[in-house]
Amino acid sequence: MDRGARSRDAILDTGGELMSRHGYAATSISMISAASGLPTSSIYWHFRSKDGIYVAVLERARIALLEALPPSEVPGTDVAERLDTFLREVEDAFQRHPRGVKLLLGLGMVQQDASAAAAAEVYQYRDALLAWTRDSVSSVFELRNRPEVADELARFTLRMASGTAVARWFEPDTVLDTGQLRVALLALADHHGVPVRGVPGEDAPPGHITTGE
Amino acid sequence: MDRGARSRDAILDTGGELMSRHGYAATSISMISAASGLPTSSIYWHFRSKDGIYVAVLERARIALLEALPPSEVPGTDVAERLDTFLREVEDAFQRHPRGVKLLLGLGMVQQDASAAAAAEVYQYRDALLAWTRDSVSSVFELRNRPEVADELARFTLRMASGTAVARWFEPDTVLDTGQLRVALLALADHHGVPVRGVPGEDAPPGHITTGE
DNA sequence: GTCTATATTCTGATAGAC
DNA sequence: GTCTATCAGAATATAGAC
Repeated sequence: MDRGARSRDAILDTGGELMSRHGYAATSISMISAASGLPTSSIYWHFRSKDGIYVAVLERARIALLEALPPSEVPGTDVAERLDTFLREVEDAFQRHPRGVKLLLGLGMVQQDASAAAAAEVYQYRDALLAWTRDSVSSVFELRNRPEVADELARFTLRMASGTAVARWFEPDTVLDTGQLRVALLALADHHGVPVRGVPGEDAPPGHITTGE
Repeated sequence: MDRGARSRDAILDTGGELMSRHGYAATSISMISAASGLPTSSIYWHFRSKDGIYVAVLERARIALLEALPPSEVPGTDVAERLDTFLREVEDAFQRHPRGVKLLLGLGMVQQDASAAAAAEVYQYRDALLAWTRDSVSSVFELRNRPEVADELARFTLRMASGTAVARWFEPDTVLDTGQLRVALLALADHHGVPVRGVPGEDAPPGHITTGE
């Protein structure tokens, strides 16, 4: 790898770290310059603007996460097995990509100020996450014929994940509670009449449990 | 109300609005000055620093929210009735105080940069919300003897709420789905062996439903 | 308490030699 | 591609008259 590419990577590493810690607005070019050892002019040569750095950082984070995500066709013979696999995948992705999530949430919050390119990146990131989650949930609960239920369960899952990311700002040891998520997803599936046989305690016959509403 | 107090309020109004929209770092004193019509020196006279504005804004938002929250002793004769009341209260608070929530999340995210005073305010805000939610949930499900379950259900509720706040950054029309929350809370309570009789469909006798784990 | 004017530092961004 | 040097403007914050 030539020096140019190495510098480019160093800028993205440092910039991503700083932006995820302090937010976009509070991260200055001079901070990135000081932390990476490269002069500001080099930074501007690689990326045309501060916004350009953010877009590149976010794009790299998105690609890294999506490449790390397993296929959304979840393996397993019954709902219980597939659900456990899915929950492990979600937990794993959540633990391994905290900076990406924080970058996404950080700019998501103030996207009205962001450039068109940055906003587009943010949406592409989020849409990809939603699509993966939806496909996975659909596979877990066999919802090919009920896309609206898959969508609801996916949004619920992402909401729990981002809510947990928020909780982590206040209590850094917080982890995604997959036990809670498991109970909640099963109850929601059941609530929509989705059969969840094979799950311990949920193998009730036709007159199944509904939780009101 | 004298002119000084009116100016002070105007600064808090404008500053709160701008900070919740753009975040703390991206909100400048000159923006607040321009939007409120008051010179920067007046702003500095009322609050000693930019940080002082943020602390005052957040303190006011916290007090307003806490005053608006109903008593955490939820009225109702059975779980179903109390739960519905509680969910309505949460939804209402969530709808009516979006700026407070955004301020809280906004600084929560970068609190390591924040002053001690600002960080203290952020934690006090969050702790008060958590305490109210915990007390309410405890009242709804009669969990006086099982505080750890009340804590878990409260954190779950707040995670759903903040996850929904995040979702709203991307899709502004998003509302807190109390239907989902109802199903999930009942399932979690049931999962912990908490009796949830009185709820349609959940009036199963002792050998009640467990969703595995 | 509010105003005008200003000090000082830092910002994003560029010029141009190498 | 990287460096030194620098620009124009905006940032936080203050001085001091009224």
